Amino acid sequence: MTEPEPFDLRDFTPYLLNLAAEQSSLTFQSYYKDRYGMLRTEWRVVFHLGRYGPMTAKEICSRARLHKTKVSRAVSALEKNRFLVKSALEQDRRLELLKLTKTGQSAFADLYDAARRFDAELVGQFTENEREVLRRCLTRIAGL
Amino acid sequence: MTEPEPFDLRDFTPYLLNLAAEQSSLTFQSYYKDRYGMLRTEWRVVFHLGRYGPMTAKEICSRARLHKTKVSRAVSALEKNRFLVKSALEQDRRLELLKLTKTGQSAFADLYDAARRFDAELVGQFTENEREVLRRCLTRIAGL
DNA sequence: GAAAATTGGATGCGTTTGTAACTTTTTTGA
DNA sequence: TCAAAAAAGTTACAAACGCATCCAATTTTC
Repeated sequence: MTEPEPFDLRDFTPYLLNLAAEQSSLTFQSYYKDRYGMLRTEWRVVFHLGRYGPMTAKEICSRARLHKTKVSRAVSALEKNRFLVKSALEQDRRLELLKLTKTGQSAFADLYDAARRFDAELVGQFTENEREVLRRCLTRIAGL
Repeated sequence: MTEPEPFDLRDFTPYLLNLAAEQSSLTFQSYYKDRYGMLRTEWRVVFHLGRYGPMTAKEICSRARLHKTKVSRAVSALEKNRFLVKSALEQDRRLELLKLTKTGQSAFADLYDAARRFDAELVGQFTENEREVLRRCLTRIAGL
């Protein structure tokens, strides 16, 4: 009969994950928020359009794992702020192809570099092996 | 001159952390939400009071890294639902000592066990070494 | 080929959250 | 010693979210 170990919130992986996620997101948030007035969902939408090219809102939903109402509102805000434009697709008029404008593209280029550098610095404190383990564990837990 | 590697959202650690945090929290959420009608902040408050004994809202704020308005609202809800009671401290009448009721204590005992089991299952798919690395990396990133 | 079901997307509503202001009590310091 | 600053906690307000609903276009089905 082994006594169960004492268990603190710090031992609870979902809690630790939340703290780490909040902390890292908070730090990077200043990039897209302060410079471009974007929210997190907007930055993710810009990322997808910039990284993978024009696509519909539906595609962003599935690729970015975002709910369609969040994407819809993010797209509206990005359109209002001239980061993207919608264009109709004649083969199915329910769909609208989303494309970054010049402004959107340069914001993407800037944020893309910033994200890469930020990530490099964030995981740079760990060894190559630690990075691999971290990545594998997170991917698994996230269900990717 | 090395070409930079292509960089996907899945390579961006804050994004991965968010997905993993959301996924794991979502699964555990059903325990405290469905059984006790609690929100996440309320569960955390209950955890602290159950695990470390009666304390003030201020102490919960600093120990749980929660903003005082969130704690204030969580405490109100928990009090309304009879999970805790407030009692005045005569040495400083700004403070109120928060204690779990019997109901609160049994909810804590139940959730505490559930959390322990949930965590064991979540990280049980990893090796001992992976668990250590994951814990170390998350703790570091979270700034603990 | 028209009614029914489905799909992409937008919107309304209630809930949750963050920020700032506010109340009350305690501490500080001129 | 008493006015100002600070601290614990609450509240007001606006922004953001999730959910359900709705609309318009398309596909399915009988």
